Amino acid sequence: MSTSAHGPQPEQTSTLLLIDGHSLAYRAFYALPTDNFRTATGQYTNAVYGFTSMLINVLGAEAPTHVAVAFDVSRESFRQTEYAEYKAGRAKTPPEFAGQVDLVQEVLEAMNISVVTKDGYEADDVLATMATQAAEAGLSVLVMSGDRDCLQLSNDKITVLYPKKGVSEMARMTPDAIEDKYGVSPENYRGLAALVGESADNLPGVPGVGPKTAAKWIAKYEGLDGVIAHIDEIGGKVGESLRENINNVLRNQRLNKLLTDVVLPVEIADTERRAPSREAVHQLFDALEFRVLRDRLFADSGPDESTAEAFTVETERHGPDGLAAWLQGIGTPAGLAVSGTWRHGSGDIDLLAIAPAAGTVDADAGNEQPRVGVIDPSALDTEAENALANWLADADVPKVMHDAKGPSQALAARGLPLRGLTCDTELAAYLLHPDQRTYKLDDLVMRYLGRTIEIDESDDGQLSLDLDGDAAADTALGSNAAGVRDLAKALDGELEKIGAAGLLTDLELPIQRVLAGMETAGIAVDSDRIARLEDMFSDAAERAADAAYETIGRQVNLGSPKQLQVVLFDELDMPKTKRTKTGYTTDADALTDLFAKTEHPFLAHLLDYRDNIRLKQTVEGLRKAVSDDGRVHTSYQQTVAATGRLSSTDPNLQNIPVRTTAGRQIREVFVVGKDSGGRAYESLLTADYSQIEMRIMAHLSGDDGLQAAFRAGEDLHNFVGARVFHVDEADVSAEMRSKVKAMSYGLAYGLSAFGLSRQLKISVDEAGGLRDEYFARFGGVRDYLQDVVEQARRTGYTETIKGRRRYLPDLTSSNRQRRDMAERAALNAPIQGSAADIMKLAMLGVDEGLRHGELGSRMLLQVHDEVIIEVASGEADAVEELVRDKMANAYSLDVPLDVNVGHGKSWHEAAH
DNA sequence: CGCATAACGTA
DNA sequence: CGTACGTTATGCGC
Repeated sequence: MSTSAHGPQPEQTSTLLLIDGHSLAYRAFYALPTDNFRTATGQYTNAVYGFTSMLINVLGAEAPTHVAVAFDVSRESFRQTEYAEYKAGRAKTPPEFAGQVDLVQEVLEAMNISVVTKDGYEADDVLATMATQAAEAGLSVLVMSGDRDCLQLSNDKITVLYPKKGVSEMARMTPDAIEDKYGVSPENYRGLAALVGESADNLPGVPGVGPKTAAKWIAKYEGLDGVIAHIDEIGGKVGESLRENINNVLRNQRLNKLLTDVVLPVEIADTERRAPSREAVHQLFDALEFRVLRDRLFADSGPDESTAEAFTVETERHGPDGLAAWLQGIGTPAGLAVSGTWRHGSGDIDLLAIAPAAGTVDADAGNEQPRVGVIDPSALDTEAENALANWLADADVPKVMHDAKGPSQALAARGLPLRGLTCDTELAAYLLHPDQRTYKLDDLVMRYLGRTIEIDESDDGQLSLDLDGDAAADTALGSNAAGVRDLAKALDGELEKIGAAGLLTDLELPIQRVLAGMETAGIAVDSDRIARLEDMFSDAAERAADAAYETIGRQVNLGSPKQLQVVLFDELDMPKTKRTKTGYTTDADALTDLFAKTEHPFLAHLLDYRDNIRLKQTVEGLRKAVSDDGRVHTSYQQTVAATGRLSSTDPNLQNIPVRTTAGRQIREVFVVGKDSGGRAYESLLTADYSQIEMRIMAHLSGDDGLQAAFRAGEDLHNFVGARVFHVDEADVSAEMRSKVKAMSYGLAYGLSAFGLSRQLKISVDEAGGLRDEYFARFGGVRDYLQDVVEQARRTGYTETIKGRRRYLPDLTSSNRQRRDMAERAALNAPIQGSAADIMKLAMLGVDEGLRHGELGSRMLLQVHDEVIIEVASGEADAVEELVRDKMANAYSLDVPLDVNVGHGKSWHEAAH
């Protein structure tokens, strides 16, 4: 580390920071409101937050070289042995506090701070021992505790930090400060405390004697021993009281002495400060929703962070002259960054930055760090543009980018298709941690490289920088290119470590290209049909609303659950439904129940209104999403779903209604269209996997019965129903079938007997009996499900058939709700995620097959277990054969994969 | 205007 | 008190 004229001077002596973990967490708990500190999962975090905040503050302010945090390991210590009433009668720990100490310890672990405990002793004794040892070894010591007993430790080497108000202010209790505040020296503080007593510890002192009187006596007789020696000279009522309660005082004095000779499992040297574990902190702070704290931690503390350097890059503009030669000579993999705009599968670019691989030498300058080239494609002549196009399209020139799908579409729109992408740092980061909310480049560069990066993001996350040789824009874009180049290396290494490099290279990167093509293609819609449907649903909604108003004699906003609750539960006095956070639910299930009970027509009209207004909104959304080419171009999100599924936005085409006849009409507006040259396609083809998740369950569990069902090729739920209910398959009733169907799928979601009973409207006993019967016949399923959770708890993650991980740290949470949620996620993630893997493999096969067979048909949509293809004229049979083959053989399970295919002029028609 | 909530569509 | 998503309107608070 180099010395600098600026900033704090390096400490001449080492400083040990010692913290009483439980005491400070408890302080924080009462200093901050519980309500404002709750995660989405309901975990209270106010104590964790306050503790962590104080910790970060003190680390920044005091810059200690050694840090340790002590915790009480149990409620029993030698003090209870001596005085059974010690700390008795304390209020029970508030439930909101429970579990937060565990989280504090997780924070400390992530920050690489030593935690010290010792059975049979209190944290204060541990602190006192360590403080004394360290002071003897010549360190200066800070003891941070909310327990006033620690004040006795204060001396010229040891300072006590005592929390004042809130979590941000600390009093530095040096010997002078203690003298000022209490009128006694630190050595005499124990005596004062013994006289006064400590109600929190259930240690009564001398009634009538407060800190003032006690200090006066101690000063006069030079300590508590002197007070006791002259006990008969003290007059008045308080003197009487002292003599009556002298045994209290003597006991208090024995108990409030902190031990300095505890045998500890650590040496001072073991507590040397280490940099936080970047990964662990991110993961934990994400879970705790500590965004600001994370920024504070990484902004101003830690030996590692303080040296964080910005990417400083030198850029050079490449115009028409010499671009071709420069591209020829640069080292790879090169980092690419693009500024421009992109959405709906198209776009345009302003600038392109290319950061050659580090270590390659600039031909002209001989720089160790090669300069980043910045190119304005619109400023090139034909020859230079061709050189750029060839370089970008060359699959043998390795390139890395961040979130390449949009930029690649913008480049393609300009006639600059991109090939040779060996890493997309967003996809790589997603594979490493699929449940992060965002994967912004600057965050990842900070997280994996410990460096800052200049970023200029517009609200849609796209880089949009000034044109015309703005040097700042070039530098910003250039540092992005350099950042992504170096980040890719780090992420590739991390992926290798967990055996997931192939997932990036062979699955996510190629599927990104396929998705880019699907987005650009879009799907044709019948705009007239959209308009008619919108009117129809709108009219129906209006009629339903009027009818509803009629029944209650006034108008209300039927879209407002709050107003509906007034009508239903106050005015109509209906029985209360299930509680929500803010009142009583008015969801469709509850309204249907209410209607069965009351037969009030308002409910029927309200449900009718809901259905129609919702359909109207869906259609309206589609109408507004139609592009000039008469098609709807959705966006596929590849890094959102923690299981590995895709998601679809703007508009979401993965939740177009299908269950009701009215809803299915919406699928009729998605129709076969024309290509960009105006040539009509022949039809739409839909292909979907039948029961893929249950097949994966059969495969993963190895259950003989379930596998036999699929090999026999018969109706799964009928097969299962016959065995669960001990009847012939011909005698499985519709009711039995629907019960086992719900059971089967419920298992893959971690459904409880209670949940199953509620869904099927049967008793909990019956639901439990159903589950027992199920497991009696399909024991492999039960064993598998137990095993999945057990293994995930042990390793910390679940895995799909392709090795896609999902980390579930909450499996070991002390919070039951969080733990249960994590268990259900653990049950489902391998199943849902493996299905996603298989579908991605199938899409790659189909895409490759279409290109290899030089077919003009193209994939348009994916809806988790279904793909929709626009079939070029004369290709229907060939495409069907291809799709059946690629989907059925995408991955070899122990049971066959069954694929349904349909053709039609519309999505609805094709689904038949 | 941003945010949380309730509701509801899909696999 | 069943997983995974995205969108909408309402209503609150800044």
